[in-house]
Order: sequence, then C-alpha cells, then structure tokens
Amino acid sequence: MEGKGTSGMATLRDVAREAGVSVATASRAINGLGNVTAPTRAAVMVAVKKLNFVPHSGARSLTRRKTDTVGVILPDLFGEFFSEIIRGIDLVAHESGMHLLLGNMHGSTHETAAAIAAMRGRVDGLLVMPPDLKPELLADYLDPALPTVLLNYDAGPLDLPFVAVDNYRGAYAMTEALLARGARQVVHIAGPKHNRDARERQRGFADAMAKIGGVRNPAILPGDFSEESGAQAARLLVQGQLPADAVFAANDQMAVGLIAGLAEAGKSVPGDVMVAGFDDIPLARHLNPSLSTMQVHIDRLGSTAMMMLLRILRGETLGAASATILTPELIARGTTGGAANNATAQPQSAVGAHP
Amino acid sequence: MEGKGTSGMATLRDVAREAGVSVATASRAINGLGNVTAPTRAAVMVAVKKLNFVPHSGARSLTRRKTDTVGVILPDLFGEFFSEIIRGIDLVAHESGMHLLLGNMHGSTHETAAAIAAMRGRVDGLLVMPPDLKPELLADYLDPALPTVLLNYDAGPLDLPFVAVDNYRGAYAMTEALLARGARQVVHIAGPKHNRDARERQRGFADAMAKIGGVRNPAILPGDFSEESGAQAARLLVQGQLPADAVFAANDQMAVGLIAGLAEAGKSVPGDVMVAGFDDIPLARHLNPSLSTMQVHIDRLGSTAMMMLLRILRGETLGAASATILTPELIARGTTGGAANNATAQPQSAVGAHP
DNA sequence: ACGCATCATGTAACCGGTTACGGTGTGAAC
DNA sequence: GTTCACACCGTAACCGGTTACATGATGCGT
Repeated sequence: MEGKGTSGMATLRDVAREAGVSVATASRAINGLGNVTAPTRAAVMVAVKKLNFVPHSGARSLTRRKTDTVGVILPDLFGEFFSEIIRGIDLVAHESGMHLLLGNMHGSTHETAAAIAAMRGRVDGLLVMPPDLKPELLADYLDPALPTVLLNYDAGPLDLPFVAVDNYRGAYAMTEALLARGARQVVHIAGPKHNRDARERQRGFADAMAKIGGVRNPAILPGDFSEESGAQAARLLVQGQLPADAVFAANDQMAVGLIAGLAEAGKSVPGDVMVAGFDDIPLARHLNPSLSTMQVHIDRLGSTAMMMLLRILRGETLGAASATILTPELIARGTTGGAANNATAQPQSAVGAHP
Repeated sequence: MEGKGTSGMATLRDVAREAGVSVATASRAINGLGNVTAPTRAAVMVAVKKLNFVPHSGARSLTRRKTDTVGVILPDLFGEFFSEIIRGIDLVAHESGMHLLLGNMHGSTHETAAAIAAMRGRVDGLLVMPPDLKPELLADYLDPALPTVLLNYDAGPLDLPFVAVDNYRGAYAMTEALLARGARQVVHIAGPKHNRDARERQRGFADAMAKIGGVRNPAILPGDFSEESGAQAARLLVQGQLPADAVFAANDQMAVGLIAGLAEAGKSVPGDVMVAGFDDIPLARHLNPSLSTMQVHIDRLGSTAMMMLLRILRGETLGAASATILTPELIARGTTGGAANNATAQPQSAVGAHP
C-alpha cells in the first residue's frame, strides 16, 4: 500500500532505500548477523514491516546453496499408505523448518527420471520410493551429489541409505501364524509382479509353506494391490473350486476386496476361510470381522527416512544406521478367529482430524 | 566423471564452454528458441548429455519470474480427507507440469502466517485451506499479488476465488432424510467450534429440525471431528439418558467412533438408533452396517481448485466461475436402515493402489 | 558490385538476494 | 594530537540462468 504501486513485492533494495542503509546492511540486519547497531537494525525492521518484505527464497537459495526443501518422490498418491508416509515425513520436516516438494512418478518409469531431474536446484535432498525399479536404473537417474534416502527399498548393491520393511520376515510370520491356527491349504494373493515388496512377501510366504507346512507349490493367485484384484481373487477361489482354508493377501487393500467377494459368494470369514493382510491400514481394524494383518508403522517409515536425510544434510555420517529395517508386527484379529472384533476397535487418533 | 571433479553439477557456462558457444546460444538451444542452427544445437545437446546438465530451476525461476510450482497449505495432513485432496490437486497439476510445495499450518494460527510467508519466491500461486480462520485475518496473511484459490472456504467478503462444499444444504438434506425415516429425536454431534464447515453443518441441522421437525432447541453434543470425540458422544448419550432415535455426526470420523461406542454399550445400529455422517470417506462403505453419509467428492474439491488456479495463472479471468460450490449427495446406507450393507460394497479403485 | 534485410551468435545487464573486501568513524592509548 | 584497533557500514562481485541489444555473416535483389 506504499511505494511501488503496480509491481509485485518489495525487494531488499526497496527496504534498504526505505531505511536509508545499503543492501548489505539490510541483509545483515534481517538475518541477525551481529555486526549491526541496534538503532540501524530497528530502522531496517521498521522498513521491513512497512513494505511487508519477505525475502525471495528463490534468490536466497541461489547464493546460500541450500533451499531448505526436500523432494519427496512417490510412485503414486493413492490410498492411506502414502498419506501416512507423507504425514510421517512432514512431522519431522516441520520440526526442522524444512519444506516438502512433492513429486509423483505416476507409475511410469520414464516419468521417474523426469521427476528426479526436475528437482535439481529446488531441493537439498531427496526421499525416493521406487517400488518397481531395478537398482541399476535407479542409480542412473539419481544425482550422486544430491543426498538421497530410499523409502521402502532395500538398496542392495547401491550404497545408498534406505529404510525398508522386512517384508520377507513379515510374510513368513503371518504364514506361520495361519498354519498354527490349523490352516492346511493356504492361498496367497500376490502383488504386482515387478514390485519388490510384493516379491519379498511372496517369497516369505512360499518359504514358510515349504519349511513349516511341508508344501512345495502353494497356490498363488495374481493381484495388483488393488481392492478390485482382491475381489477377483475371491471369484477365482469360489468358481475354480480351489480348496482353501486360509487366504493371505499381499496387502490389506486386496484383503478388503477379497472379504467383500467372499461374502457375496456366501462364504463366511473366518468360519469357512481365514483371511489375512499386510500393512495394517487404518481401515483394517474397522472391518467386521476386523482384519488380521502385519502392522507396519507406515508413518515411521517416512519419519525415520526424513531423520536420516536430515542427519546427512547436517554433515553427520550415519554409518551402520544407514540401513534401517523395520520389522512388522503380527496383529491377530477377527478374520483369523483372533480375539478382537469390531466392537472393541479403539479410536486411533484423538486430534487433528478433519471433515 | 569429467571436468570440475570436486564440485557439484555442471552449469550452463560449463555446457557453453564444452560446446564452444556462448551461454546465450546454449540457453537458446536448450530451450528450443528457434534461432539456432541445427548443427549448433546438436553440439550443445551433446555437451548437455556429456556433462549431464540439468538447468538449475532456482536460478531459472529468478529471471523467468515463474517457478512452475504451486503451494498447497493445509491445516493438517491427517486422515483420508487430506490425502484425497492432495491427490485431486496432483492429478491436475501433473498434467500441466506443475509441482506441488506442501505447507502445513499444523493447527496453529501463527504458523499459518509463517507457512504462507515461506512460500514467497517459491511458488506461482497458492491453494489454501484455512478452516478456522476469520476472513479478515486471512486477508492480512495473504499476498494480494500472489494468485490464490481458497479450498473449502466460502470467501464471503473477500473477493478471492474459492471452491467450497455446500455444508448447509448437505446437513439440511441429511437431517430431512433422518426425519423422513421416522426419527423424532435427532441429536447432532458438532465439529470444532471455530471450524467454518462445522458451523455450517450445525446450522443446516438446526434449521431443518426447526422447519421440518418443529423442534426449536435440538440436542447438540460437542465434538472435534476426531474418532475419539465420537466415542465420547456415545458415552454421553448412553449415560446421560439423552433420548435419541438418530444421531447425525458432523463428519464420518466421529460417526465411526460413535458407532463403536454404541456397540460397546449394547445399542444396535440402526435398530435402536440411526447414525449418519458427512464426507463419505472411503472407510464409510466398509463399515458394518455401512455408514449413511453425505458424499463429497473430496478429490474433486482439490482438482477444481487447481484448475481454477491454473486458469488464473494463464491470465484468463474466471468471472462467475470464481466461486464454485459443490453440492454433496445423500448416500443412504445401512446405518439409517438403507438398502446397502457391507456385503454389496463395491471396490472403488482398480489401479494405483500400494502396499 | 553494392546495399540492405535476415539470421545466427556473442556481450552484458539483469533477476534478488549474500558476502568478501575496503572504507569510514569512533574511542582509547601514547 | 597522532596512531592504532575495532566495529559498523557500503561497494561490488557473485550464485546460474534469461534476454535485450549489438555485432558479424550471409543471402538477396538490382
């Protein structure tokens, strides 16, 4: 409401002129650099208020060589899984005054490269979750000079820090539990073929079936992590006369679709067949009967990755902590005949909810 | 693996030197500005590949005066509501090559100002959702020079474009439906006091009760949109002997907590008491009995806001389209004795799901 | 053969901050 | 009253791109 009139925001030059000092002094005053007299600083501050000046972060990041922003690149933004990850990341980022730049590779491998390239000059570090990329390809895309932490991806040959879930052990444990409950014929609904999580879970299942159940070629139905593919598996199961007394879906979403499909066909859960999932999405405990699953603290996945990245940015070296593997926990609920059911579901979030 | 060695990425100057041309030419070649010979362009491109140069977006945005980024400021990142909004925004943003910078005001009013200020110089436009801010305050925080679209907020006196949900009509319609189903004593669980959505919903409820039910002071219980506060309402209802044959919660989350609480107390839904919510979060259809609610296409809220912002950024003027109001649709399900129940729930997403 | 329009290219000034460096003023010490 | 130290402040270069303008080369018509 003063000064320039037409054009945009006030610049540091404007502030300096208004306060009757040089740009250098203005800059120092604003950033609290010490070598400025109290009255001078006050004058600058008055000018800042008057023109309501806000430093242009783009310009600032040019010289400072840091942006106070980290890029987050996810394969998709669908469902509670990602929203929980982002929330976990934001929690930590916010504490350290960092901003989040969201990139989305929308499934396509080609877009992944674009998403990563587009981050240059915008971020100080990267959090990337590339569930169906081969390590070699990934290495090509990444800029070695840009600190990067992998989300939910065991870096393997690459020596990049990562935080992952022990999908193998989780699947193994769940299969074991199913067998312990008396199941003989356990069927697995797999995730997308290229997805590394899915493959590890399938491997864990198959190994457990072989070692504990003594079954060499357990039945495995195709799936793609979507609810619909769970429903489809239900149809295959019923029509195909595939004998099964338990079904272990590679994720909760598919388990949800599966249960709906089974109900439609008149099958009772867990009476006729037990059902188990993986992830423990919030929805799981609200189903009726409630869904047995492997609990992954999804938000922690995001927050620990962010914490690792912050430490790297601070110049710390994280040594052994550079590979973090979270072990999921078995949650036995209604669909495997466990104790709990919907009536005793506990409210999970006390604050921060919205319409 | 060439050239500089120690330092960071290649700059335009490096590329120019490598290709034996000036920076101007290099820039023109890279941006496809036409007035460059084919051989020259080729030479530049070779240099680009060799040094694997990626333009520094920070520097570029300084002169171009655009960042290809929009800021999204949300009150929180909890639950499916926000994840759906972000997904809707991203969908549109991605199509136009825009990036998303996430800001989070974490509830605090003070942080809101900080979040908005921090966006200066980083974004071309803003999408803001300030559910419990007074319009005057909001006006103070916002930079009039920065194109801004309000999310889920009827701008009222401010002449800012916005997209909102007709909370009043929605609540009115739901209350009407409850009464039509034979309810006499309908209780409302309100949202946070300062929240504008919550207040509108409460007003719609009260008006419907007065005009249709002939009830002047309907019972209203406090709530804060959280599941826990729904459960608390259930306790009040049961212990307080508050007579009720229907409860209308201001959002789905509270309805979920309410249902769990009622079940615990041995009340049957909808037998003893009907329950209705608002929003139609994905969880709603999976409950048993499934939850009757007002369907807001949450993702559309985000995507239409983003589309409006894009049009503003393109210089179009959106006239009457500057105020978009989405009318929610009544979805009658099990908790009001409606037709559908869990067994017929339909899978909702066929693709893009994840662990 | 000459002038002129046309086009590719180079030079340098910007965008809006930060910061190395040099200049000025004050006080104290002699 | 000089000199020196020191704290404060201003000038200007720089970050890495973009782009107005100047320059030189080329083609064309006559």
